[in-house]
Amino acid sequence: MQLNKVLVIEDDVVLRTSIEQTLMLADLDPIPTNGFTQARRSIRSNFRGVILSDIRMPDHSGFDVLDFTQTRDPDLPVVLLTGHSDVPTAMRAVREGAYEYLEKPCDPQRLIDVLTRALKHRALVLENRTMREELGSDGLDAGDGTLSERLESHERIIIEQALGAENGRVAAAAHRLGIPRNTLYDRMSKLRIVAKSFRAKPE
Amino acid sequence: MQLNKVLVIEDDVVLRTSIEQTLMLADLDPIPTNGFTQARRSIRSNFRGVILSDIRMPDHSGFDVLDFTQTRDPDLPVVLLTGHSDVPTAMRAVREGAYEYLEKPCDPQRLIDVLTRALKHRALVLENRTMREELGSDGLDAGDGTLSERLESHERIIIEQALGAENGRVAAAAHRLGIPRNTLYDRMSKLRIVAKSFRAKPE
DNA sequence: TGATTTTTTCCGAATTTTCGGACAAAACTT
DNA sequence: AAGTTTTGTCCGAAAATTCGGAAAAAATCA
Repeated sequence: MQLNKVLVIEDDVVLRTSIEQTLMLADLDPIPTNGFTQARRSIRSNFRGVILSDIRMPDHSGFDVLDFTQTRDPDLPVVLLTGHSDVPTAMRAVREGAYEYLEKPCDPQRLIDVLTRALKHRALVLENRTMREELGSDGLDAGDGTLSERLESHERIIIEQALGAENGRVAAAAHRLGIPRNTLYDRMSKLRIVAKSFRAKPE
Repeated sequence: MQLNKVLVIEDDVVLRTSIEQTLMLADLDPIPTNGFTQARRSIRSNFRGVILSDIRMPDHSGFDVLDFTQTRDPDLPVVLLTGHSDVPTAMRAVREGAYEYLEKPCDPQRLIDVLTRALKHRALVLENRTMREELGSDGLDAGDGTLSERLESHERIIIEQALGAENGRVAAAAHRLGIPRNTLYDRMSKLRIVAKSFRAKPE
């Protein structure tokens, strides 16, 4: 899962195409836009990339981009391009959630480095989300809950999985899990699992 | 799961204590060391924090720290402190895997911002790993192994995670898991888990 | 329907786990 | 160096789990 999209928001055509060139040379995939309005529709929680935005633009500022992005996905990295005079502003932006800022004009290599890191971060966040979904309610990563509670919820998942795979037949599920039928019944009763609900009903 | 440890590697006592102050004011948890040799033992794949290292030091350079860290855990962020003249060097370091570099002397707020982001990244990586382990490469169909085997391996992960979070302190980990100390010892002995290997100090 | 198989519940008894108490050893504090 | 806290081990009784056997209940089949 290697992300490489960069939503570029920059009103200056010259700078924008220059950035495009730089990114493409580094195997990144720039999506050029001339401002917030044009970029807006691409900014969504499942965007598989990061945002690179100028901070000072005619119609909207980089802060607008940042604020909007936060509402759509607080974990979507926004890298801001800033003039030398705006550095304090940019640092404030970082504290408000921007991923990083870069002084304009910036070293192409530096641009690549920062964006690459941001993309890596983004990839982690997205992978994390899908894994969390797969684990469903299990989500035992936060670290809360008793050991036995956490083990029980995991045991429930394993058993339900086995029952599902065997169409709700307890004996077969027990065999699959390598335990006697009776034991599985014991566990199921403790975990309040009913086999019936795993059988496909002809209806 | 909020990480806040920062392994500080800096030979200059004045600068080091100054950094310590700054970090503590920002609710971070600095672990001060005077050089690579002293820091080395803390650098391991389950280190729940990030590294902040000076790049130019008497005995070893920041590159030594970086290289060593890469061997122990390529996803352990290393932030380098560099003098103005060494910026090109630092950028090379970034391309070789350093998380970020900071020009010395750097704005305290900037230091905090960068470290905070690095910690967030680290937290993601660690969370990701435990989830990956829990899913056992892929979550849906793989269902081999006895119920008890699968539960045991999961229990092992939970316990090791708790021990890691508590720096190998069994009593604290037990408390976190909501079980008596002795019980955790029982489980650990059954699962052949040794607390020592989760402490930053030993060896 | 009656025979046959499968599911489910109910019993214990053997085994395992839990968990408090006690204590020596190690680590930390002053 | 004495005192305090923490760690790791051992013991033993209470509690929970495992699991075979048995049999009622339900589903399936002929």
